[in-house]
Amino acid sequence: MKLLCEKVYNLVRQIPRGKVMTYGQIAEILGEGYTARTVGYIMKLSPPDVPWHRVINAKGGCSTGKLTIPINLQQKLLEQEGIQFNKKGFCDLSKYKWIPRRLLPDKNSSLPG
DNA sequence: AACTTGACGAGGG
DNA sequence: CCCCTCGCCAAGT
Repeated sequence: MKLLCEKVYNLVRQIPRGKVMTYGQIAEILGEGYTARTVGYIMKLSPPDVPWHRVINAKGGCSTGKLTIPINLQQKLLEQEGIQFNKKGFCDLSKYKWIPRRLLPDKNSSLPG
């Protein structure tokens, strides 16, 4: 269902540079019958217009499953945006996980220190 | 229609 | 922290 994809693509395109989102969060935001699995599935269908590389798993790492794409590619793309990864291949979601304005409270949201 | 797979997530040992 | 299991929805066979 491409219409389902557009909801995901439309949201992923909102992700600013230097930030990332998780499959579960995207699914959580869209809600209407989406799950992390479904989002991930749709991500692999994402057109070049979609910054798919800004979508990672809840562990802050690039799963990319089975060498569907060159490993390091997603991680490198994110590093080029200023995101720092551990030697284990994980980034701090509490610092890089982006949240859509529409979900933010009236005031600026403060991250848990 | 039923079974199996998949770029995921949360819980238990 | 690492490994395994169950749940979720969609697509392919």
